[in-house]
This record gives sequence, C-alpha cells and structure tokens, in this order.
Amino acid sequence: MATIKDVAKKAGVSTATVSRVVNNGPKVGDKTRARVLAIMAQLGYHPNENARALVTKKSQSLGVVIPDLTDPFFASLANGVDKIARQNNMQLLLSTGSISEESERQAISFLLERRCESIVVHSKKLSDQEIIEFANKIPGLVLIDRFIQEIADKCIWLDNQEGGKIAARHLLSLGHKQLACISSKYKIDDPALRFKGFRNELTESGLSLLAHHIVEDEPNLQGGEVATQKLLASDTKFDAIFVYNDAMAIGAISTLEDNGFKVPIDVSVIGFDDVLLSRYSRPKLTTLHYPIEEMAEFAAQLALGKISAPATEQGNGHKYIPRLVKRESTSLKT
Amino acid sequence: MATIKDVAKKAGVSTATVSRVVNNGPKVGDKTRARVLAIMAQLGYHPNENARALVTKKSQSLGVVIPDLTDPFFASLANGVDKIARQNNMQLLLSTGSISEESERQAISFLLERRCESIVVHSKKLSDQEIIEFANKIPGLVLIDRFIQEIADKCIWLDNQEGGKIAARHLLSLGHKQLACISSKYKIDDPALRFKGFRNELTESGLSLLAHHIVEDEPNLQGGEVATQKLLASDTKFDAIFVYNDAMAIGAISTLEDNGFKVPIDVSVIGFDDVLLSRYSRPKLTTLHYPIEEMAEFAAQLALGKISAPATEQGNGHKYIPRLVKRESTSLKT
DNA sequence: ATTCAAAATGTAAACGTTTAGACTTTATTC
DNA sequence: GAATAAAGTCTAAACGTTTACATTTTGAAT
Repeated sequence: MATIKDVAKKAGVSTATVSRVVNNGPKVGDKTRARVLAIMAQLGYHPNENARALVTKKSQSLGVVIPDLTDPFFASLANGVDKIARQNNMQLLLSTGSISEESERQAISFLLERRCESIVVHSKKLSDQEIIEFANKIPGLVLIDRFIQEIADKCIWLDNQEGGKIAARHLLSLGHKQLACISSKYKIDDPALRFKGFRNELTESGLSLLAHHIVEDEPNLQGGEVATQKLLASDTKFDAIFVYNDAMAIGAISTLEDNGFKVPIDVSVIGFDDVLLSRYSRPKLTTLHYPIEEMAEFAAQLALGKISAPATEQGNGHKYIPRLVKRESTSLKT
Repeated sequence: MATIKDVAKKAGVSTATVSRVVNNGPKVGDKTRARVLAIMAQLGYHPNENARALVTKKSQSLGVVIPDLTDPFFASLANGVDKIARQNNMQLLLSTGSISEESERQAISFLLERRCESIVVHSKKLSDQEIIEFANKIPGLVLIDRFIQEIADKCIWLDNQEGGKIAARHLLSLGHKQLACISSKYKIDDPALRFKGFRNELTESGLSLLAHHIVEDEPNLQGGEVATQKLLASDTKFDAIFVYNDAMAIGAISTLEDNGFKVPIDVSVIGFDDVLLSRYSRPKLTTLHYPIEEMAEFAAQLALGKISAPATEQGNGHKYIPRLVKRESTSLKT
C-alpha cells in the first residue's frame, strides 16, 4: 500500500506538500496540486488514518455504544447517531456491548483506545462511578437512556416512570380494573421505573398490583409469548395488560389470539417504545412513543459539541417524556 | 491521557517492558509485571490503538459495509459479522454506505484507510471493476449478496433467481393463475433476478406476466402499502402476489385487509427474506428464507481467514439457495 | 536591476506504540 | 566460585502522518 512518501518521491515534492494536497490545504500551487493528485490516483494512495489520528489526536469518527444490533430500538438509536455523523462528514464507529458489565466496559474502551472524541453511550450495567470516570476522560461522551446526577448535562433520557403513569391512566380511563403486566426479566432500571409509575397510578385509584399480576421474560417477541403463556397458565384474571415493550406486546397478542382471546375486545394491550413494527401489527398497537431517534440525534449533536448546550434546566439533564399513541389494541372495557 | 512513557517513567522501567506487560508478552518478571499493572490502573492508562495499528499494521477490527442500520435484514447481516468478531476478540467496524455509488465507495475507503484487514462488503452500486480493485488492495475483503466471476471465491451470495422460481412453483401448485408482483423501485440485481426466475417458471406453465402485473415502490412497509394501492387502483385481477421482500409483503397485507380482501382466502401473498417479523405478522407470512445471518457468519470467517476456503466448486463462489417457509399467507385457490 | 512581500515548498520533529537486538541480572551446574 | 544458560530489561529505529518554522521562488513595484 502506497504511502505519502511514495507519492512525494514520484511527484518530486516533499511529504509536506503532499499532505497539504491531501488535506486541501492552502499553500500549494495549482500545477503541483494537479500533479500530486494525478500521482495519488495512479498509485491508488489512501492516507493511513491511524497515522493521521495519531498525530492530530482526532479520529474523525463518532462512536456509539449499544448492546445489540438486531433490536430495532437500538438500530434506530444507532441510525440517529449515524445521521448526524454523516451530516458532519464523520464516520460511525459502532461498538456493541451486549448487556453485561464487562462487555459494556470493553465497548467503551474500544472507542477510547481509538481516541474517538465524541461518543454516545447506552449503558445499563456499568456503575454510575465508572461511567463518570469515562466521562471525565472523554469530554465528548454523552449518556443516552440513563440519568446520572453528577453528569446531568450529558444525559439524554426518557422519563420511564411518567410513561408507566400515562399507560395506567389510559387503561383506567377505558374502564379496565383487572390489570396485568408483562415485564422484562432483566433487572435494569427501565422496567422497574415503568411499573413503578404504573403501580403508583393504580394505587391512587384504589387499585393494587400484586406479584402474580406481573410476569417476566426476555424482552423480545418470543419472550412476550412465553410470558403470556405463563399468565394464562396461572389463574390470574385480567382485562388489560401493560407490556414492557412493543416486541413483547406483539408476542403477547399473538399468544392471546392463539388462545381464543380477541384483542382489544377481550383484553386491551398497551406496549412501549412505538417501534415501526407496532404500526403494522394487527391489531395496530397502542403504545407509548419513545422518540429514540430524535433523542439519538440530539445526543450526537451534543457529543460533537454542535449544541451550545441549553444544558440542564432543573438539574434534570435532557429529559424526554413519552407520548401516548392510541391505535387499535386498547378499547373501552365491554 | 496517560501514555506508555508516563507509565514507564513512573514504574522506573522502559517502554519496552510496559509494552510487554500490556500485550501479555513473555519476558517480564512477576514483580515488575505487578508493579506496571498497578501503575497502569492508577494512571488510567489506555493504549493508543492508533499508534499500535500504525506500527503493527493490524487494526484488530472486523469491518462491515451495509447500506442502512434500520433495515432488519442488514441488522442481521451486521449481527452475524459481529458475532464472529466477538468470537475472535475483535471489534466491529461498521460503515454505512446507503445505496449510492459514492457513499459505498466512501464506506469502503473509510475501512481501508483505517487499514482494517478483514471486511465484509455489501455493495450494490459500485462497478464490478471497482470492487475487484478494492479486493486486490484488501486480501481480507469478501463480498456478500453479490457474485463477481473474477473474485468468485470471495463471494457469498444467494441464488435469487432460484428463489423466484420456488415462489412461482409454490403459487402454481396452490392453483393460482392470476399472479401479480410487487417489486422494489431500485434498479439493482436482486429484484430483477427474483422476478426473472418467477416469470420463467410461469412461462413454462404457459402463463405470462405482463407489465401491468408488476408494481414497484420503496422496499419497505410503506412501500408495500403504496404499491398495493396502485395495484388495487388499476384494473388488474390477481389471486396471488409475489412480493419483493417481507416488509413490503406485510405492508401489502395490511392494505389488502384494509380494502376488504382476506389473506389468504381472497389473495395469497408470498414474501422474501424471512425476517423475524414475518413470523409475527397476522397472518403469519409465507416467505423464502434468506439465511443472511448464517451467510454473514460464513463471510466473516472467510474474511478473517478462519476458513481453509473450500472455495468455489463450480466456479460459483459460495452460493446459498433460499428455502420455502410455508406459513399462513398462502393457501389453495378457492 | 533591485527590493520586498507573498506564495510555494522543504526540513525535521513529534505523535505513541512495537520489536529486533544488545545488554544485564539471576539461577544452575559443576 | 566460575562458567554458562536462561530470564529479564533496555536502546533505538520504525510505522505514516501533520505542522511549525525555515527556506526558496515568484512576481509586482520601484
């Protein structure tokens, strides 16, 4: 692979001049520029970005850490970041760190070691402390889907608890009284907060949510099916289900219908996230819109320092509120 | 950010020794190793991967070029590659090059400039010639979802034409005679080959496929809806539709049902790809399984040189055949 | 022609690593 | 305790760039 020296020698100029041509630098004559360009093409020269990053201390890339590529939710997140990266002529550096402490650490380290100066991190397992340390090392680190007080102005997050509350109000307003929940088996904050908000609202209405009203499984389509089977196998009576996310909700509806329940006639189902899929399932899913792509774009701009940082108003960081999207999977209690 | 020199100085050893510790090299005493390790932790030292890549000419990463993150098909592809990367302790370097010649070129160049030595490329727009040139520069480049004779043993591809043939046979065997097609508006090989295989098979059965039997749109859910609306708006009669991919097929079913058609009673619909979604739509989608994740894993291994390369048998490269998955969206003509 | 500023180009150090090869210390054997 | 092998450590060059600063060239103004 040709280097800048090869180009310089063949063009009869110094590497400094070639470098200026490569970077569209200012002080270089027209004929020289043309000659160098020609030779670059002839030699198939591609600058070594590692060398360049080493000396400039810039990586020209925007990093993003997510657990998993196949989950459409994270795909949207990554896509939002990618969009901003392109707008700024940078490339996406994607690092997957499936939800485990060690792999999240590795994923961030990977970016750090490449001296990626701006990164959007989704992390559920790392301790607050460790994330704060990373943030101190990387000025352009922002945290998405999580709130840590000490670095509030670098946090872009969704108020999950409020989401649970909104879901509860919706179901209650439809006249449902026997509520069940399908949750994720993973012990991260999100499900806990969603169901806390949900339960609080029920309590205010004099209803309660008992342990056997909540079943858990993997937060995906299959998990929704399995969880619903568990729910059906128990004696629990329910006329509405609040489900952790859309994928599970669709799995739940699938299983309910396979077992002779009509949604929403017999059971109302409400999901969370509003992934594209929810608009195309039958019945169309009522859910809470999680503006993840918008949040990701905001996060990316923040990471790149493109935003003059309205920062934290109430010390809340950048908080987003989910929005109820009424479709067809919930209806008035019959 | 601490460098190897800082660590060396503080530990009272040379950078060579620190380097050996960092890389788990052999010739270093136990007490020294322990001391260096301690100091590394204390200083929060993270090796500069750019410098390392510069001198070793190894990037420790596995590249993948895909058009888009939000398409579940490509997400699966990337996921397959990611899986192999992890197995080999490498990180994924993902480069998106939405389907345009220039952005595909940029995406590959990005990887090349980082001296990523193994890359899995999905490219539809670059000319054969240009891809061959890249392949010559990068020994570890493999091409997925496309076949180029000159680099046959680096190609992992699916026989789309055979897929079209299988779809046609299936529909014919169910007694359908009035076939329509919904295609992608993008002029790449895949739809062309799928419908060529489909048409050929019809011709053999004495049926024909005329221009007005084929409508095109964006290859996504919305596109499927729009295309179906076009089909309904025309006078074309049809009792079965072969759809370019699952996303469009689900959009199509959605629109058909909104217009009073029952699937599969009134119209059979067959998709292509077998994305996860197809198992959860209602009715469950009959489709052709595209083993993209398996192919991606194979491609990644090939790129990494982990496979002793059974290479090309018939000069066909690594060819995969789609498999019919019968579910609920097709049925006997009533 | 001479002067001088501006433009073009070159020189060389620096970025943070790895790794041959040289050197030093330690342990083993007699 | 000498000889030697083995283990540990260091020195210094190299990787491919960028970029201050120095130098040369050009051309306009006199």
